[in-house]
Amino acid sequence: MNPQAIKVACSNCNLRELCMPMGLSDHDLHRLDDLVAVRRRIKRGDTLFTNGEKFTSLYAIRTGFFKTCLATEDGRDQVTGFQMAGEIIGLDGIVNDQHSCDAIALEDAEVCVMPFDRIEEISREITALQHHVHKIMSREIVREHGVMLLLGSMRAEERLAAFLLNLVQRLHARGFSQSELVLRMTREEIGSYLGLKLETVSRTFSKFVEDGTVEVKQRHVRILDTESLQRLVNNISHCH
Amino acid sequence: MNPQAIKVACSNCNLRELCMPMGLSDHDLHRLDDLVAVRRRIKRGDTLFTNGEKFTSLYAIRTGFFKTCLATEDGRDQVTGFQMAGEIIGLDGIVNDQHSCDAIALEDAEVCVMPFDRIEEISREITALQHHVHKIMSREIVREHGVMLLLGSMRAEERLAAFLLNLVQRLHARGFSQSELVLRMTREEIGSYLGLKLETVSRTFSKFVEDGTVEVKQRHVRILDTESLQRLVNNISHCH
DNA sequence: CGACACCTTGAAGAGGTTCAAGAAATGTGG
DNA sequence: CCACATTTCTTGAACCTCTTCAAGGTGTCG
Repeated sequence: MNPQAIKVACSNCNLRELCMPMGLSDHDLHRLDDLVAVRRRIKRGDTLFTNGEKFTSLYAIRTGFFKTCLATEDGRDQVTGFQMAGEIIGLDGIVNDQHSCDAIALEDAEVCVMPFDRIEEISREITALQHHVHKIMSREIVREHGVMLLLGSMRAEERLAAFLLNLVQRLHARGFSQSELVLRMTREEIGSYLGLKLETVSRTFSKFVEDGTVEVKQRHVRILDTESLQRLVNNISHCH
Repeated sequence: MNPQAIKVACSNCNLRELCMPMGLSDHDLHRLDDLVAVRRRIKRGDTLFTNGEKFTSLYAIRTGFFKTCLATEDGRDQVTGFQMAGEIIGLDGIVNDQHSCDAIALEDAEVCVMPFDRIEEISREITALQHHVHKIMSREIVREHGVMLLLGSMRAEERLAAFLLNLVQRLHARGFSQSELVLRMTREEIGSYLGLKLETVSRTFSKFVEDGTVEVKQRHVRILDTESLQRLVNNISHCH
């Protein structure tokens, strides 16, 4: 058992509204505290779980930032997502009782460990939790549909614009700026997620800077013209 | 209510092992019969559900073949999957209580309509069903990871090879040939799924034919050299 | 049998990749 | 706290894959 494990409660967690169902009675709320076995700290660069590892739990991210990636033996590598505080990670492991991707912390992080058999158990009692779990999985499916659209039909500029808007929107929902963000991942990781090479990501950033759409200083990005990015994503130029 | 609706039972359905949990008691098995409200027939070209439509049910495909696709207002279009008998469709609708893509029958089809509130209700009683639903959703998430890998890191030949192998494998699991298949979709639909233009799909088929890897007569495909396709997917040429 | 949808193939062009070199930032150990 | 190694990022030039545009062929269905 992890020595850094800490026993905690969801019922007074400030991220509750992000990862837990709303509108529960006090009784149900305290029942939810049994969901989280422990918390776990993960250092930057370390893995929360890896491909092939036995699946036991879902993880609610309390602090920090993760990437999930698929690395095949033949050298292909695909970042399948970036996850931040309040998001649930580990859903890939349910189907085969083992994880099918790696989850790597891009900065020091802390997660709530929720044993899946306990989730299923409490779900049978609290229908709001049951439905919430279903929604979380459905949301991930829909998110991935969006990524497929991006990878299947967008050009480099459109992909990066969609990526930036998505990131800043999620950060904004967590109380951060609507226009400024610090990237926690490298150009190469962005490229892997977007199906581009790191050079293309870099060049596209430079193009946005030339156009006056964003300011970029390394990983610090300030969006100057959100609408312009939105137009790219919405494919305005191609309209008839 | 659909006039073609038919009241039916899962307990003696020959597709049960594909869409239902295994190893249930007789009692539980008959409880599952309540899952399916009705069956519904969909003609080739018709939609099972469309983007924006209220979500009520999941659908188990009994016969026929579907595509799901995302069509945005700005003219982008992405096929997100092809579904065949025994597969479950409609999971995208759970998160927002409305569907976020279109499901279109590529041949005359019949589906079992399973109202989702009933699924949740029975899931609370039969833990095997509960777990099964979770697995189905997780499987879809993992499948989409694979598509992201394909779209993000494979070249045209590799994509088409992966596509053919996946199709033939799923058909084989349903008792069809390991080497022969009839495509139910157009080159354009294949292209949309694979992030390629229809001309590229056509050219890549022609290349496979030249190489003696497959025989193609319109939509009839015979795989002559499975290993060759497998090598493409496994990226053997790029190995160090 | 004719209209229509679907498929194939060629030639030219665009977008992204690859390879390479150098600059900037970051981390490490003394 | 500084020097050095390492990682990360940027930019240029040549190349390659896939796309676009175009034309003709094939198959299908009323």
